[in-house]
Amino acid sequence: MDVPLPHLDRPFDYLVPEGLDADARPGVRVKVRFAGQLVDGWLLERAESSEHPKLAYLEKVVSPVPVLSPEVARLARAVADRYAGSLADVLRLAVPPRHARAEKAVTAAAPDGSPTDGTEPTGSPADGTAPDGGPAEDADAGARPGGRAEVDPRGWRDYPAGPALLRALTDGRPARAVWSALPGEDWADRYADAVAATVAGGRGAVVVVADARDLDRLDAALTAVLGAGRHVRLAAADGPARRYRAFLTARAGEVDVVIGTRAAMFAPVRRLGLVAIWDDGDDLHAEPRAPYPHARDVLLTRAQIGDIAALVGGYARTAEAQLLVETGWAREVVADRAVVRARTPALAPTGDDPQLARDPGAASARLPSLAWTTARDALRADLPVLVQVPRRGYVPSVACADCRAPARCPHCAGPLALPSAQGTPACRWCGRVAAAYACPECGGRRLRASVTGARRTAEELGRAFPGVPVRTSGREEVLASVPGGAGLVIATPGAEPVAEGGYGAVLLLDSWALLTRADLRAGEEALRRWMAAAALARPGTAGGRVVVVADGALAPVQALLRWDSAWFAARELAERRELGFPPAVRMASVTGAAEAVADLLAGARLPGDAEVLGPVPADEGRERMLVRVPRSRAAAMAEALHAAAGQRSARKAADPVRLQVDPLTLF
DNA sequence: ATAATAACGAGA
DNA sequence: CTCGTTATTATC
Repeated sequence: MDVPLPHLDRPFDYLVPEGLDADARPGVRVKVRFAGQLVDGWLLERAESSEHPKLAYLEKVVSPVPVLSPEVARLARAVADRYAGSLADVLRLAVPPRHARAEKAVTAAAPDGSPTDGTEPTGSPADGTAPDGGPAEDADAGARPGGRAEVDPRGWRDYPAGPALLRALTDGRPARAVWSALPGEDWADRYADAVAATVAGGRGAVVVVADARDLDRLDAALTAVLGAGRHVRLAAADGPARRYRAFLTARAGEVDVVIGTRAAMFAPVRRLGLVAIWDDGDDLHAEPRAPYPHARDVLLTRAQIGDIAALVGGYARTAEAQLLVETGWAREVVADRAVVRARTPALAPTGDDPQLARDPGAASARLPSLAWTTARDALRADLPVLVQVPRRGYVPSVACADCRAPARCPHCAGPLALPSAQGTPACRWCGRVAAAYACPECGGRRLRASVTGARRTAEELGRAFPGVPVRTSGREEVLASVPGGAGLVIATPGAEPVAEGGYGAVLLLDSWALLTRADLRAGEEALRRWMAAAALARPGTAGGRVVVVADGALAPVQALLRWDSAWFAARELAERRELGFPPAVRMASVTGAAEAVADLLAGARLPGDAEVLGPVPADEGRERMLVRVPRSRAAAMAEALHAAAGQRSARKAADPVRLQVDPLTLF
């Protein structure tokens, strides 16, 4: 039933009129009369009998195309359960809105009218004429190692476990890998290799990237390796018609590979053998619509359910990926230290430059001298220089004025905030006032709000090198690549263009703003953004240099200098275990009007060891409570919250409450 | 949203 | 006890 009400989150039985018998296959969209009105729904399965005494008839089959495969239906149910949401909400994300014209075009090209049970590829003759493969009967044989296709591991040879990973993919084994890409690595080529290895074994793949620029890059790499017409791209940004068309093409089994942004994570692919995500720390992977699933988790759930291979890669490793490694769910694929050293640009912090590091807003045009000379040298050598400046608008947090350690609540370790310039700091989570705050690092008692990044610094840098072309890449206009000669490129994080031959110098400015964000992931996020930018520099042996304007003693800076995000992720995960933060525990946030939140939690039969934190004020007069349980109780917590939401919706409680499991931001 | 069903309370 | 009214709950 395509209604998002949590108390209606279950299947309903209907009679199938004879006229609809042929079209009423599992996976089709239907219309049924429900509570007196026509509503959309999904035909999940056909059954001989029903427990229900008086059944109504199906009104209509919207389209005979079974757009919901059994595999995706099962995945959607699992995702709904994990996120305390409704199946209908997940299906809205999983199956793109129908576009009648696109459907007509695709069905005309490859008619798929033959009824099937939906669990196996259709054996219709039309599929046999598809450009990419033989009849479905042969597909199963191809999926087994019998074919013995070998794929050249190419760049994967730089990672000791790389070639074995590709072999596993070709052999159809469910290998699970957490990959740390070397600096300068062409990640899109490596993903294309992994996909090609999977396809060589007769299986399909789904690859999810964060944004359109990464998608273009992967698209080009795949076309180079597989040739055109073997894959489709699925992205909401491509428009409803193209998106639905790509969806149908994949569903019909005309291609084995779907790449895309998070809209592709539920893509129907036959004989799926690999799910992959690049740069899983990018917050674009978090779906902003209920039930707010994260692409990484959806894909890993998919891998778990279907017993298929999974690849989680990035220049930097997230705490979530680290957890996969530490629990043994996935193997790490990393290069030897010697190879890392050889590929890494020369990395240096600017030491402690108080002018810029502490207060960029008030800084003079003067750059730290190391940053300035590094840029100058690269430009003289006719090499491009990348300057990374954070975007403005980060939520200021509170830190110790003496040692800059983030100020945390002594009771629950939540972040402290200053309600006014001269106010007493209070916790954003539990609301407790920390009147007598003393920094646990240095004992300091003074607090300061952190400053936001200043773009001006970079503009002044441009003026400091007259005659050098300056390009900017940011929110309004994102450059994909820049030519190799001398030039300044000023980019916000995530918008750094690739430079032909690599940058001679990369300057990471205003790290203070990145590091003191009011976010649990501030350190991880800073490292991720630095590594993504630094990875575009030439190796140190070819003159590539990176300068980070930050205190070299800070852990994320250390991790960057040593190019060791696995070390940082392990440290981060250990810290989150200690503080009781995700992914070490499972958390859920309950947001809404104060009474509504209290009402929901009062009705929730939470597991005994659940901790309830809060309330703390959220925006628009609403408030937020957090529920925390050990990972072993995650399913029980989600179930309890979903059921409690169901009770509320059943009695038509007016005030909406938003349930979020593992919300991206906790503060 | 709407219909059925249960619960409730006033008047016979 | 019964009827009429109102809360509750299920909706195939």
